[in-house]
Amino acid sequence: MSDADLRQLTTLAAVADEGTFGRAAARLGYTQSTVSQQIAALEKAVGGAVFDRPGGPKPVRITPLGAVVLAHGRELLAKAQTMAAAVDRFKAGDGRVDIGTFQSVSNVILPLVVRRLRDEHPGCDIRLFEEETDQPHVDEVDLTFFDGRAEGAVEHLKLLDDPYLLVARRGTFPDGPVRLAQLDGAPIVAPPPICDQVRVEQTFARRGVRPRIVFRTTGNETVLSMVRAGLGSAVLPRLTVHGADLDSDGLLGTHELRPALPPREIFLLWQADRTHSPLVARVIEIAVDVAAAKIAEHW
Amino acid sequence: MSDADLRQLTTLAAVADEGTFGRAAARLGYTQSTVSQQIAALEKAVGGAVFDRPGGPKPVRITPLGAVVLAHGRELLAKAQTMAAAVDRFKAGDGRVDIGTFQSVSNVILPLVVRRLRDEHPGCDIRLFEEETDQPHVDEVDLTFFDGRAEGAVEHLKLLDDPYLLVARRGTFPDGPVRLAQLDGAPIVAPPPICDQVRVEQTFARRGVRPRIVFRTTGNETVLSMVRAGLGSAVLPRLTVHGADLDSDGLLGTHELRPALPPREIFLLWQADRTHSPLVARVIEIAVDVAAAKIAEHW
DNA sequence: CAACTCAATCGGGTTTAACGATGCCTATTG
DNA sequence: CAATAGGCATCGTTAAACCCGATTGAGTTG
Repeated sequence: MSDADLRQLTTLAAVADEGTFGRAAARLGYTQSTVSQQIAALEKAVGGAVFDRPGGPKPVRITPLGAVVLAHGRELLAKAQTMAAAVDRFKAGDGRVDIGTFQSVSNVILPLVVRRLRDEHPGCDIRLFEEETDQPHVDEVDLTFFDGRAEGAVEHLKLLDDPYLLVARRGTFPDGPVRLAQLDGAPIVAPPPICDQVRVEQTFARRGVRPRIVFRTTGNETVLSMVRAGLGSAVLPRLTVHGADLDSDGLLGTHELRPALPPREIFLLWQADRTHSPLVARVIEIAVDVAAAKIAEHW
Repeated sequence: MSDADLRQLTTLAAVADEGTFGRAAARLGYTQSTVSQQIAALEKAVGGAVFDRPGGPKPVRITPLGAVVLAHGRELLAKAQTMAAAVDRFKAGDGRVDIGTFQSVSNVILPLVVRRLRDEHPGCDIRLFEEETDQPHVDEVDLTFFDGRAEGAVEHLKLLDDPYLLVARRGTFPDGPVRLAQLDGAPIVAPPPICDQVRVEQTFARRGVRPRIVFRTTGNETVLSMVRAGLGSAVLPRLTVHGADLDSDGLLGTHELRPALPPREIFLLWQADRTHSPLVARVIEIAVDVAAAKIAEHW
């Protein structure tokens, strides 16, 4: 049997439902002769009659062969409709988006993004992958937040500059800006030397400032706890500080640095030449929007 | 989304498999430009790109939208193939045939028909519906064996004439033909007055012969048992007698009648204007063949 | 027999399908 | 940097398919 196309099967089903070629034509918006020709073509394709035409004003009746084709044809049409519905849902934004992230963003930016996305698309499926690495895994997710540029065929969209602040126990430094040189030899609690942290430490070194790193930990909260405990001070991006509950006991204070360190840059990355789903495109828009709002409110 | 046809989905799958439009074209027997146009048409139909074209000598990559279409499309294509296979099987004779029948035919004709049909089409499904009624239910089955003509839009195919014989205990009548008049007043065991039996009894009456019906039963074997037991004689079609184990004890003998009763006619019936499945068509051929063989061997 | 209801068919205009040739883009290579 | 090669898009053309409108033919009904 050569292939029958979906249009012919639609016509077949309409005729089976309506009983006559003419009524089927009316339902489908064709003329009777067109239906006649389509059924003829279908019969040629399957190699046998699908309807018996009794002649006269009697409705046609489906043949055994026609019944076989009709049964399968209806399934096929149903499946085609399912596909159309799936495509429409996809385009409407129902679907999945996988987002790579890291702590600061997870705490400050992402909650707002996710909130707005779920408000717009309640049916969508958002998966977050949080990893603190030097290289973003841009090929395993749709989008990745990252604090730096990446190698390879990756598109970069800069969301905001995240300036570094000095966090210290109140009293350690006088209020107001602190000169970089004052950190030379000072006890410092720091994140591990990955991502933008390496750049920070390189900047210190280049300026001849050599702080004493007394403790490293991945947990931002842990860093602050250690500062609060008096182990040392910390130089952290504002996003990181902002996300934490800094003033819970009034023990900690923040200072700007003079001269300021080059800020950490927060990017949104994705694989180049990739067509985004509408959902992913919307995530990008929202992220830009949220970042702009952050900048506008001077946090 | 407007509908995408199966040809486009086939092309989509081929491109997804092969990686480039050109190789997909080669596989499908198209040219590259045709594939390009088909994908373009598909993309117009679904309302978005299904492939990313990186440009240069790199293979295309499917988009998220394309992945949705492809996943459903493959199912659709598989289903279409299933349909094609079902149609082919149907045309090859795999399928079902429903046959109406009655005792004599069930015993003598049908076993041969069924045997040959199953030899030719081991996968086919044969369903038999045996009923002893005055009117054949020709609309509920594909074919019906029947001992007479039917009303309405029914096609008749005469298979054979089934002459009536007198069955009696040996000694009741002298060997050889028996005159009809000899049955006047004779004790007779008979089937119920349905189907051809009414015609038999009308013929007797028209000729002034009035046998004494001493027992009626639907079971042909029961009729013979009663005759064997000496309850009376019986006038039965040869098919009925032939199917039974007449000579198991040598007690029974058969006689021709003079003048002969008009024979019972065995027909194969089906609803007029109905297109037969190949299997049904074959059943008709085989039935004709078997009947002809019966006639030829003079049973 | 006339009227009616169907499906099939014919002729013609329009759209679609496929091809072949060509052009453009990108990555590779010398 | 130029040349090359591999990839897709586009254009013009031809053949086929599609759909329509009108007509014909078959079979039923009044």
